[in-house]
Amino acid sequence: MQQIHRNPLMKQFASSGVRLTRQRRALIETLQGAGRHLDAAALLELARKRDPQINRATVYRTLEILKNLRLIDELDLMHVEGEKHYFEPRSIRDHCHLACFRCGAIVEYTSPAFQALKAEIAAANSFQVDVTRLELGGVCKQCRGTENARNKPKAKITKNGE
Amino acid sequence: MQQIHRNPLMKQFASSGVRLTRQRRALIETLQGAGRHLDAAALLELARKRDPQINRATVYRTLEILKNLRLIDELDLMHVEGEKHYFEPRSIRDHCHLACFRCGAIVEYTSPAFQALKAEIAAANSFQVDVTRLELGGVCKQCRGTENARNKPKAKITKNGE
DNA sequence: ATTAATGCAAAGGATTTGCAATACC
DNA sequence: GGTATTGCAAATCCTTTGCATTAAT
Repeated sequence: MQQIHRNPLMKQFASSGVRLTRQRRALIETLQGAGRHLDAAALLELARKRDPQINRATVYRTLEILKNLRLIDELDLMHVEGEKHYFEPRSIRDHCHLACFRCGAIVEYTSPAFQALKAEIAAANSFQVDVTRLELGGVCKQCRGTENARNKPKAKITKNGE
Repeated sequence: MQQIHRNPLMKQFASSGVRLTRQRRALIETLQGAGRHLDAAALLELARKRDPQINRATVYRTLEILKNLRLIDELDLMHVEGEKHYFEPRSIRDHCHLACFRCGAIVEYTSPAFQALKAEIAAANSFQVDVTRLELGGVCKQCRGTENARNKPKAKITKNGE
């Protein structure tokens, strides 16, 4: 009953030597399939739909492992929703996160100039860059356009902001 | 007994309409003079040397005001020292922070390419950028050069890393 | 069978809050 | 004098930990 790992996260995790438990599987699948940024509590809640038995402590312990394996990135998203941390599977190209202080939307953006800047920084400081985080806070396109959007409820999260 | 504000932070704070209390004065002077990144606890401790009466709640409330006035920036420094937040007075040019996971050193770096990237991001997304945070985690020059530096004590903070 | 991983419940650390007392303008 | 700000202590939120139990290899 060996499961096939189509899932890159799972595959890398499995080959790293740590045990692939039922709970870890559910957590990884959840992270991979979420399509949005999850904090520990949201990850727990979603993962419980796959495996109702998962405990909060396991979530934190698994996130720690995934971070150390460099399989996920940790974000703060400019704290638009409080002090919690968010997580997303690593992608090949780093992208930055634009967080709207008005409506809470998160927009992602990738640019070759960002990759170039990273290289410049690394070279100029003889620094080995392992993790990068570029976050910008401000006002998104929609909120700039719509004056009466000023008092919209927060907490709306989207991946493209359009 | 009106005090002259040579201090840019203080001046802007005073002209913003909020009351310039004894405690806020001490906190602002401390932030301005620290020469390193302070978290709330460190700021409280240092500020108490100027005014022993300051309370922790006042620290957090004052930091909140300074953030909203855009007079200070909040940093996480890749959590090399735990989950607390650090603060620094705003400078004209944004700079990025390089955090060494091995020794905990923080190196600052400014680049015209960073300013250009910010402009590109803002334009490409029609996003009004108010706050920027670029943090990179990895291994600093010293730690890369010195193999036996691997197990040095953490917590060394420096502004130039040289 | 061995050893790592889990669940639980309690502890920990950082930050926030309500409210009466105080100090600024 | 009127109102914003403070101090205090308790509360809250997020995260971590110790230890007995359970499950992966």
